[in-house]
Amino acid sequence: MQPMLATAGRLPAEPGWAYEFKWDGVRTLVETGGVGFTLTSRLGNDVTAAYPELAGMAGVAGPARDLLLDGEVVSLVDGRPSFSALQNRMHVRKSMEARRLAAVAPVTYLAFDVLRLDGADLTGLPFRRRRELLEGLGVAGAFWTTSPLFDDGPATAEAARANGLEGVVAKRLSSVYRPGARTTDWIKVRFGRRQEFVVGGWEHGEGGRAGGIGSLLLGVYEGGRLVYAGQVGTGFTGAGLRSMERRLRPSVVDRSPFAAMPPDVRGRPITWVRPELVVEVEFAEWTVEGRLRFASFQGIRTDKRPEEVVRER
DNA sequence: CGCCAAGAGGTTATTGCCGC
DNA sequence: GCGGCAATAACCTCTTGGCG
Repeated sequence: MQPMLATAGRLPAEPGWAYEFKWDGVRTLVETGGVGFTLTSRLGNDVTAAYPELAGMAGVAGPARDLLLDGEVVSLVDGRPSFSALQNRMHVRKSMEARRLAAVAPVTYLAFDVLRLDGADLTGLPFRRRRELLEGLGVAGAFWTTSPLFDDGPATAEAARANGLEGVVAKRLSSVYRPGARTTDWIKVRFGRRQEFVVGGWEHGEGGRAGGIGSLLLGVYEGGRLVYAGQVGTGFTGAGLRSMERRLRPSVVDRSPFAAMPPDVRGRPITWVRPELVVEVEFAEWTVEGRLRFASFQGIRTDKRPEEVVRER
């Protein structure tokens, strides 16, 4: 079964919704009972081998009880989910290596829905009822727990922000579970970070973007040098991308304006420009390499000089 | 060791269908 | 015929693992 997906949006104002923290991890279904114990990724791949510390969930609601849970695998660092830390775990399939990593940096499973119980398909029940059944199971152990649910949206968002979480998910209490569907019964509200960056060039596009811009190369100033900060290739409209190219064309130069470029910037051709254009970009977080994760173009800033653009926080 | 594919996440654009 | 919704396709970033 494929998990139900949320659409991005704003916090609902009307009654009839409940709110959860948005966990920055990987969506995972847990199946126990007659079929044994299986962890399945969003796209239906078996990821049981990656997280041996979760095998203890096999008896979570009683020995060999038939159960299908929906939830998120997260890697907690200082009590906060860290996607970077999880990336060291989620591709490992060799059992020795997985066990070694599980001992050093265990993951946590946060259950937020129950889809099957003792052979009965629960997806047709309203979320309110499924949540009652989930809470009745008492999912709580060394490496697993039940994701808390709240009824005050703004307060949940405030608490999430205060604890450095990435957002909130609102769920309509009357909604049924629709496997694989992206529905407006679940709405995710992300606290994107945003700041300005200087455009230092662009990578050439492919496919539908052939001959034009694929993504913009971004930088910030540190000690008078333009330091590479990653790329942004989404958030544009088609027309916006073409007007961006017209705007950058007059600034094209032969040499990179960046003080240094990481060696692994992909092999696609790059056109460099003088660092004159400032753009606003929304993103999830800085990676350990000091680059942007999930960057999305928001607009051109004409009210800020390039030299003023520095890395914020 | 370098390159490429896969898989996690995201986005916009396009197309097809339904109801009015 | 048109607008809205849903599904699909095609882009993007970043990391790991496998292969030659």
